[in-house]
Amino acid sequence: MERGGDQARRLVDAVRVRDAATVLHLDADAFFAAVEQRDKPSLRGKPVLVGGVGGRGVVSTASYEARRAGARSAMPMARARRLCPAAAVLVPRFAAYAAYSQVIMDVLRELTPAVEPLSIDEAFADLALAPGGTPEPEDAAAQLQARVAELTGLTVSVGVGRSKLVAKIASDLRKPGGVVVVRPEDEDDVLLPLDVRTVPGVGPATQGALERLGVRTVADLRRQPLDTLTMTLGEAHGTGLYLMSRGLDDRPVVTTTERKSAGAERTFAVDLRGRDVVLSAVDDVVDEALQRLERHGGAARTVVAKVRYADFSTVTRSVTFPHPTAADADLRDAARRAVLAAGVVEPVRLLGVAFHALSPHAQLALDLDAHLFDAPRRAVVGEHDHVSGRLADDWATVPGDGDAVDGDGEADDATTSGPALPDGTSVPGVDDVVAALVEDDARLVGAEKAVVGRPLGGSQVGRPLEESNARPGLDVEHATLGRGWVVHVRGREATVRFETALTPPARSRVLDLDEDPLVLVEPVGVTPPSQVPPALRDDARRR
DNA sequence: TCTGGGGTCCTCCTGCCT
DNA sequence: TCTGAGGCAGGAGGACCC
Repeated sequence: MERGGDQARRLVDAVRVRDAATVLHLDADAFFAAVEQRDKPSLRGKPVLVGGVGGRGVVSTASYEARRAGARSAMPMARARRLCPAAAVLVPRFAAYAAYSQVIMDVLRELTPAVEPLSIDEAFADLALAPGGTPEPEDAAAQLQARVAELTGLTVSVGVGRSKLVAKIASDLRKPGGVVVVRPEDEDDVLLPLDVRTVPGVGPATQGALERLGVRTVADLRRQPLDTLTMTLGEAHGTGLYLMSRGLDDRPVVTTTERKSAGAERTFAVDLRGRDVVLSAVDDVVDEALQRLERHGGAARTVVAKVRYADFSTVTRSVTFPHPTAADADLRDAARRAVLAAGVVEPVRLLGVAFHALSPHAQLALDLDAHLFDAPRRAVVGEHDHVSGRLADDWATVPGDGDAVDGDGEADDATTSGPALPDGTSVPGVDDVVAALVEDDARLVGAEKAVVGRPLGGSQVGRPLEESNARPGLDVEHATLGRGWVVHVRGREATVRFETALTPPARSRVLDLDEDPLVLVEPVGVTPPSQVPPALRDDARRR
């Protein structure tokens, strides 16, 4: 017990928390739904649900109007629809959200260069690193909200504290459109009464474990000895919560992060049955995953397959190469073998493929590999890959590895065609490549979400609207009626509203697609409210 | 009520090596 | 030659976040 006390004291002493509220957290309010309401004037003030529209979809974001009816994020869409039958149900348009996100992040960077995007709709910023000296938190928050509203028409909530923990909690206290600044001397008053669930990192499982200890609030959490928390929740999580309950969080605002994995997964409307059906579906998922991998170095060493069965149980299996590979055929083959290793006898509800141990310089490694080992690259399923005398034997015993070794010419081509990099031109230093990727990653944290979810099963932009590629909410264009969005399509009959952020709300129109063809188009981008004709502005319409 | 999809991080377990 | 301990790495699963 004494040792535990010493350890706790050392832990607390080691944390260096800043002495002023200079960490800012910005969170866009009901972001996806708010963007939809901006771009679709007929939906302003109405309940909107954005998410998966299929039978197994869930809500990504509910507008505040829909929340009043009980709809919530992560709720099955079918249930949200029952709670809020009047809601417009739309598929996500990630390209549109990415454009808005970019504007918001740029506004933050006008304030300070130290901006850490957390996701498409939230970010931390370090006010202490603002170029003109540390601004007053209230002034900075007000400036941000005004500028974001001016450029996007959206509202954001802002929290400021002396740590990420406090800033994040604060931004959530007065949503939507709130500003909460928590000064160090007020921290306990704010933190201690809060439900423990508001602490980042406490989800349903942790909450359950804490409840068994009688912990419901942050104050309860603070009374728990370090030993109790680490024994209950594990070393890292227990220690983290011990410190968080005391407001001790010295994580810095970091502007660059390195991506660790890239992948794709898909839940099927109807469970897949049969090896051939599943493998065919794996190929589609791999295609998506490879597209994402290409933007993050193009090479990976480990391929992880995830299979979720009809009963929702989930199994993962992985394949690890001796060195990173960028050869699509090898990665695809590894994914197929990992899925088969997981088993496809039971009906399959979800398939996922993720690439780990990403590398920007696979070809260099492969070239080296070819010299070191007089053998093509092979993958090891469920085996460790220590480079040792037994490695070659293991390779030879992997069931079904023939395709990866001999089935295509690509592996050999890759090892013999020299150290080409994705741009095919030169071989920069590894550090340069990594730095470029990291910078790109930070800049495009929003834009990269554009392919997530893949609402149309691949890019359908530029293609004619049909029943098969129609999803509610997508942007379309008509030769004379202009831009609008899809309400629904049945057979050759499409219901569309021809409106944009720059037009008045439109009634829906029914068109015969044979007589009035429509083309799927990219979102128009961010329209600042100042560009909207005065008579159409929201404030004018409310009068 | 019936559970998405993109990730990250952590823990536990196992196998290999010294 | 056998055995156990400790370090290390990888695989699998779970929890969490948005």
